[in-house]
Amino acid sequence: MMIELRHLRTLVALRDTGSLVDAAERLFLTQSALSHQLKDLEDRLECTLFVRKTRPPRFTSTGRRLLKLADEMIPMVRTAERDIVRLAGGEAGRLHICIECHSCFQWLIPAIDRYRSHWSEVELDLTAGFNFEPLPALVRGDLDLVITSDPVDVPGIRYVPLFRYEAMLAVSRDHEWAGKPYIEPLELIHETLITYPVDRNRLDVFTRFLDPADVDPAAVRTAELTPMMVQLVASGRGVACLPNWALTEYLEKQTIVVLKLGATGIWGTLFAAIREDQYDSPFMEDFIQTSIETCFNNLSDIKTVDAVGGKSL
Amino acid sequence: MMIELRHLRTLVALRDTGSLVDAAERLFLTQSALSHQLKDLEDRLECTLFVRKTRPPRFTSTGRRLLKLADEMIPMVRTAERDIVRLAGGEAGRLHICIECHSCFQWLIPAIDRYRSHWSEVELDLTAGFNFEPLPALVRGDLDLVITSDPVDVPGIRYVPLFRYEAMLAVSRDHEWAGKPYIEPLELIHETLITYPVDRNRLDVFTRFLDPADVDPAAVRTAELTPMMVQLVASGRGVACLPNWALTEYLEKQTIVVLKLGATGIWGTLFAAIREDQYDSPFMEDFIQTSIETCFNNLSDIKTVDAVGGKSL
DNA sequence: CCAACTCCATGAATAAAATTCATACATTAG
DNA sequence: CTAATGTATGAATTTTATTCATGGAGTTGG
Repeated sequence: MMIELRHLRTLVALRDTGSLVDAAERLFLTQSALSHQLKDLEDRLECTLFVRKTRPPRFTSTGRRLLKLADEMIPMVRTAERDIVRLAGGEAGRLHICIECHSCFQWLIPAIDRYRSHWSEVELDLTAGFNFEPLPALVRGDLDLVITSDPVDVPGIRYVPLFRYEAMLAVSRDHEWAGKPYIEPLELIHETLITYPVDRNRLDVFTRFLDPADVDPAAVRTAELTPMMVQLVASGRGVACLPNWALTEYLEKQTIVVLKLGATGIWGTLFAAIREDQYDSPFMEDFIQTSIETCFNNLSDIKTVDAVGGKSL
Repeated sequence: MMIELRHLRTLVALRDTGSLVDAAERLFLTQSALSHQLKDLEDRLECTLFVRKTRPPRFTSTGRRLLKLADEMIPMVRTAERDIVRLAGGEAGRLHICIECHSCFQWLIPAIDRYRSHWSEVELDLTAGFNFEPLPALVRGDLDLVITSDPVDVPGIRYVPLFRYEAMLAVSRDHEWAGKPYIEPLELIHETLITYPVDRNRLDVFTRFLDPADVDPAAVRTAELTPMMVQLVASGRGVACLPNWALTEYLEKQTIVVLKLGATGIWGTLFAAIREDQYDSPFMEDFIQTSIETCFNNLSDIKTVDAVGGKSL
C-alpha cells in the first residue's frame, strides 16, 4: 500500500488549514501537487479520504483514521529527529533570548516550555529588550537570540524567518469604521494611535503605512502590554496597530474589530536574529524549529516564509 | 529532514537480514538502491547509521534510534492499513483453512492468532488435509484456503505465493555425511528415507531430486509429525528431507545437521491456494498478508517471491 | 443574473527522486 | 593469492513527484 509520511503530513496540513491552497502553501508545494498526491493515495487505497465540496473539507472515516495515524506518528518522528540531533551535537549550550515585540510572549512561553523538556542542559533566559538595544548585545554575546520583525543588516548576525503576519488596525466595535474592510492613511489623521513604547521608526504602522503617505495621527499614546492596548481600543480611547495573530483572542470575544491597513494590507515577517557562529548548532536549530512549530500550532492566520537568507525548514 | 517510512522499512530489513544484499531482496529492490538510499539518509541526517565493515552490520546509536522509531511506527501503519481495508470491505467472512504440510503449524498458528484479533467476525477453521484431497474441496467451497507447495493448475483456483524455502536433508550429527555441504542422489541409495505419509509424487525429494536421477532409497518409512521425524533422524534411523525453516530449531539444539540436495540445492515455494472469487476480498487479502509477515518474522532463511501469477505484496 | 473570485481537478510538461546497471573496491575464507 | 561475498559509486534510466497552464464548479456581491 505504501503509505508514506508525506501523505500524512499533507492530510494534517489540509485539516489544519482547511483548504488545499493553504495546505500547499504551508508545505511549500503547489495546490496541484497536493491534489495529485491525495488522488494517488485515494486510488491506491481504493477509497476517498475527504469530501471536497464542503468547506472546510469533511474527512471520511478512512481519512480520519489516517489523520489519527498521522497525529500519533508525526510527533514520534519529530522526537526521534530531535534525539538524533542531540546525539550528534553537544547537549549543552546557552540560549539567552530577547524579545522586542511584547505580543510574542503568547507563543514564546509555550515554545520555551516545549523546548526545555527536550534540552534540559541548555541554559535558558528570556528578557524583554524594550529599554536597550538588543542587537549590539547579541553581537557582543550577551544575548544569543533576538526576536524581531525589523531585520538590520549587521555583520555576523543572521535572521532566520519564523513566519509572516499581517499588521491590522484594531478599533472598537462601536467605532464608525467597524465593518469597513480597510482604511487609508489619511483617515487616521483625526485618531489617537496607541502603540508599544518603542521608537516610531521601528513600528510598521509608521514606517510602512503613515510615513510613506506623510500622515501623522492626531495623537500617539503608548502602552506596554497588548491586553492594555486592547482595553484602551475597546473603550474608544484610540486605535492600535497589532499583528493579526495577537488579536484573534480579542476578536473572538468581540470587544474589538480589525481592519486592513490599505487595500492590500501590510505584511511583516518575524525573525529570529542569531549569531552566524550558532547558526548550525543543534540546540539552536531545534529551538527555532520548535518555535516555528509552536507558532503554527497556536497562532491563526500566519503564513510560512520560504527562507530569507536562511535555511529552509 | 524528511525521514520517510521507506527509510525505516529499509533499516528494519537490514537489521532482520543482516546484509544489504538480503535486505534488498526482501524489499524487492537492488542492493545498489539500498546503498544509495541509506547514504542519502545519512547525508541528510549528517551522521552514520551503521558500520558496514562488520557482519552483521553494527548500528550506531543514531541507527538504533531510528530502528526504535521504525519498530513503533511500522506496526501502527500496518494496523491503520488493516482498519482501512476493514472500513472498505465487509468485516465478516469464512476462512476454512487446510494444510498439506505438517510443518506449517509452526507459522500458521501464530498467523491465525494475529489475524483473529483483527477480524473477529471471520469464521476461522483449520484442518489437516492428509487423508483427503483438499483441492476439490476448495473448488467445491468446503474449504477457502489451502496451504501447499505443489500448485496444480485448476480453473477457478489461484495460487498466491507466500515464500520460497530450501528443501534440506536432515541427518544425524553422527552421520558420516555430517559436515558435507551437499549430497548427490546416488548417495541415498543405501539410506532409509523418512517422509511424511503422503503420495511420493507430492514430495520434492522424489519429484525433483531422486526421480530425475532415477534413484530409490534403500527404504522409505513415514512419520506424521516433524518432531517425530527429527527424532528418528537424530537416532540414526534414517534421513529426512524437510524445509529448511522447519529444521532451524533442531539445528540450534545440534541434534541433527543438514545438507543441501545437490550442489545448488532444491528450492520450493509455499502457496496459498484460494478461489478466484475470494482473491480480492479484504479479509482474505489481509489473511495472506498477515501470514507472509508472520512467516518472515518467525522463520529463518526463507526468501520472498515477487509474484507468480498473483499480486505482489 | 452576471462578473469576479476562489477553490479544486486534470492533462501535459518538467523537475526531481529513486532505482538500476555496470563496475570497482573491500573484506573474508580457503 | 584467489575466489567468493558484500558494499560503494558514477552514470544511465526509470519512476515518481511536482509544476504549469487551464477549465470547471461553486460563491459572492453588485
